[in-house]
This record gives sequence, C-alpha cells and structure tokens, in this order.
Amino acid sequence: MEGSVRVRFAPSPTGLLHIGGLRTALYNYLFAKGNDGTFVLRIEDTDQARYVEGAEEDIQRSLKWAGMDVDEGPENPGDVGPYRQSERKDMYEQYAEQLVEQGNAYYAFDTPEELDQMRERLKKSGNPSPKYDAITRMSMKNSLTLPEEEVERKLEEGEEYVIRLKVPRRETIRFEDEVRGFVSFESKGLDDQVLLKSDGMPTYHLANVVDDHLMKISHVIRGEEWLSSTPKHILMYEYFGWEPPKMAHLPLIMSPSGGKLSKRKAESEGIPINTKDYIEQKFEPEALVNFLAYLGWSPGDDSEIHSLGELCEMFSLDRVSKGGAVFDYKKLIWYNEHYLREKSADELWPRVQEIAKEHDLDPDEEYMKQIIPLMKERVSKVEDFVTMGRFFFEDPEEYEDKAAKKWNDDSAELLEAYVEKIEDLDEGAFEAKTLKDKIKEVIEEYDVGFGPVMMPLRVAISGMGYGPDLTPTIELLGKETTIRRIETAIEKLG
RNA sequence: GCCGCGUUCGUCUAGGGGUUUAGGACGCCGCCCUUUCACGGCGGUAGCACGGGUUCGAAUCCCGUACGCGGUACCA
Repeated sequence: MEGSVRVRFAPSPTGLLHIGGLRTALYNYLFAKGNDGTFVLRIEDTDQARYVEGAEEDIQRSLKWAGMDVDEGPENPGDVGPYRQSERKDMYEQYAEQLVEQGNAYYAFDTPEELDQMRERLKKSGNPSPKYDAITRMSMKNSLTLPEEEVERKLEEGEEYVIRLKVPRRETIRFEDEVRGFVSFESKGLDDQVLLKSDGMPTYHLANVVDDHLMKISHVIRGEEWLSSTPKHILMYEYFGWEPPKMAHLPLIMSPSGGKLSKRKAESEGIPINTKDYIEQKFEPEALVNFLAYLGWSPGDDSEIHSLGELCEMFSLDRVSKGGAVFDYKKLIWYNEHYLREKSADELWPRVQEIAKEHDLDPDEEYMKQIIPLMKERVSKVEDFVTMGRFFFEDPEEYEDKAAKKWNDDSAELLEAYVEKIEDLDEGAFEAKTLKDKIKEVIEEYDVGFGPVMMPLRVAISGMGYGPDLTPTIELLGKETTIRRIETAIEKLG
C-alpha cells in the first residue's frame, strides 16, 4: 500500500548488538507499531573484513529478548528480500552502473597507496582534510581523466576499480529531518564517495539508498552519526529519480564522562555495553526498554512507567530530543527494581530457579516462593534473590565487616537470652509473631532498645546488616537452623 | 582545520514569547511509617552556557561567542 509506514533496523554484524543499536531498533519498532507499519530487519554485511561470526544471531536474540518482533527479516522474509546485503550483491552493481551511464558516477582506478599519497600531498600543502572531490578527481586515475580506450582496456583486463559518486562542485543540498527540521550542506564539503568497492560489494551509502528504495522504506530512523552523510544519499535519490524516505536522526547516547558511549568508555565506567550483557546480568527487559525509550524521547507528560505496547501508542518522532543523552545507570536500576516488584513469586520462580542452579543451589519450589515475597522489596536485580538470599540455604560462613560492627559487648548475652526463650517453642508456635514477641520480652527484661537485639540477630542469621524482614525469615529458617546460627555467631564474635 | 548538529537541576527531561516563584523523574538529603532491613508516603536540594539584539515582555525568536558531540575511509 502506498504511503504505509515501513521502517528498518539495519545493523552491521561486526560485533555484539550495542545498547545504542538496541535503542535505534526500539525507536524504529515503536514508530512502526504505533503507525500500523512494518518493522524490517536488514543485515548490512557489506564489509567482509569486519564480519563477526554469530553477530547476526546475537542481534536476533537481543531483539527478541527485548520484545521486538521483526515483521520482515532474514528469518522471516517478506517479498522484498533477501534481507542480507551480502545476498543482494548483484543488485547493487547495476545501480552503480546506471549512475555511471547517467554521468553521475565514474570508475576510479587509484590504488589505496595512490590515495594515501594524494592525501599526504594535500595535507602537506596545508589541506587538513583532503578529499577526493571535484577538484582532486581531475588529477587522479579515473574514467573522467583517462582516455576512453584506456578505461575500456582496464575494465576488460579486469583491473581493480571502484565506482565513485560524482558530487557536483557547487550545490546546496537541503533536506528535512523529522527531528531536527531543515538541514543543509554545501556539496563542496562532500567527497566523491565510493559506491562500489573493488571487491564488488557496495558501500553502506549505495546499499542503504538502493535497499531503502527497493524495500519501500518510508522512514529512515538512525543514529546522528549518519547525519553528515545524508546529503550524499539525497543526491543519489535525486540521480535515481526516486523519492527519498523521510529522515530522522536520533541523538547519540553519551557516556557519563562525555563522548559517544563506546565500548571502552562504558566498560571503564561500569556500564554494560552490549545487549547481551544485560541479558546475562538478568535485567528485566521491560526495564531496559522503558529506560531506553526515555533516553532521548519523552511523551510530554509526567509519566515514567510504560510497557512496550503503551510506548508504541505514545511514541512520535517530533518528541525525540535533539541533544545527546547521557546513560544514567542508576535510573536503569530504578526501572529494574520497579518492574521486579511488579512481578509475582510465581512469575519469578522459574528464573530464580535457573539462577540458583548457576550458583550450585537447588531450591525447593515452595520454600523459594516463600522467600521471594520477603525479598522482593529489596532486590535490584533478579539474581539478588539468590546472592543476597543465599543465607536461606546455607549458614553464613563469615560476617560482613559492616554488619559485624553492629555486634556489641552485650550482644552475646542478649542473644543467649533469646535462644533460651525460643528453644521451648513447638514447631507450630515457631512463627513470626511469636518470635517477635520473644524479642520484646528480651528487650524488656534487659531494658534495652530493639536495635541491640535485632541487629546482632540479623548478623547471626544472615551474616549481613540488611535484608528481609527478620522474624518471618527466622520462621522460614526453622528453629534448629536459627539456634545453630546464633550459637555459631556467639562463638565467633564473642 | 573544515562541515554539520546540539546546549533547561549532577543525570533523563517538560516547557516553544506573558499561565513559571521554570514542572516531573532518577540521584542525594531530611521527616513520617516501621521498636529490624527495606518498600511506601511527604518534604527539601539543585538548572534556562555566555553576550548582544527583537519585544511592553524572552528559558522560549534572531545574531554572535564559548563549550560539547558527530562527520571528514574501498567502516558501518
């Protein structure tokens, strides 16, 4: 249908899917789904040297994990495939040739060494950014400067060549960006971009224009790093006589220390960089999605929490912000905690069980489902149920320094008194309320506050200075375990 | 260097000439709840980069400066 929305997420399989890439995918997805459109996945694997095995699978897995269903892609092709550029190789050449025939592109035979020399030469003569452009191309080896017969001969002899876009000398290229408004560039600042590489593969610039047209893409939503090359793309649409899709360039995700959030920076600042990391660290996908949606976009009201489905309804390109957005890890954690608390023990159990197994624990389902509600209000990530809750399964081996400091001179005496009181309790009477009453009895008898009993007790039971509500915890642990841990603590801490 | 894009609390942002003593969220701080750890509730902290215009009036429009970011490949 003419006029229908079709967007594409077009990552290059050169590594694991970056968190910034995931956000680009998300904005494309939200825009598509909010406009009854189609979300296309296209793999841009034209750089054979940088291809990474398994990267495509990682992209698919990541999108799926985040809840984004691909309408058309390598795994579920529509009728404009194939969806991997390497499989479309033959299509690009004819378009590049078309441009040559029309006089909008030309063959160039310069070797990489010759290009380097040209750049060196220009740099030495004071040009800091040498370009293969309307001026320099006249002194290079290409079909514009060489005699026609020589060009023919080189082509026939199979000499390596590239096809370059013939950028006009003086022309203003203006286009409207959906997030930034009108943007214009002077063609003299552009270089004669290589369209077809000597290995026969197209560059990104050719491939994305040809594919977006052939795949009937209505809106190109991509990162701001592409803004500068958009005029070249606009030129090509013009030469092909195609109507360009609408363009939308998203602000970059920045590192807290400034600059594009790169792998290196993110890691040194403790921010996971790949979607895979978030999956492995057991983040709630809803949290990451919600967080990412708000990183560079906002609905304009005061709301903060929205599901993927709601975001689809609310999203619009004109509410995307223009400035770069710093990745706020703490806010992500806040989102994660929020979504965790919304989930029931039944929902959480299978995941907790899996994580427990990774930690060599094999929790009983009923037992764990009693622990989960006790801890839900204080975990940041689902794996905390296992790590922070480890004492539910085994006696603390040592006591956290900070926790041990809460152990005072009279702690042993107070806990001894407590043990005496609970020792006589029947199994049936060993429940939270009674256990709490017994604490009260101790503090009254010794005329101390709640803390002096509670804190050492918590330390003895869990080895930590914080954690779930204590008496229900003790109830769950049972009499034998509780007394044993108290006795151990008295022994160890004096 | 050149080209382009940007700049509202520490961070994400609302606000697009008078409704603003610039709103919300995260963080941080305090109080309440809780005779424990939290959750939660309430409150506080903190911002229109700077300089010129335009206007009765500018965070909002224009110009300049500064700063930041991106691009400047036979990478995407």
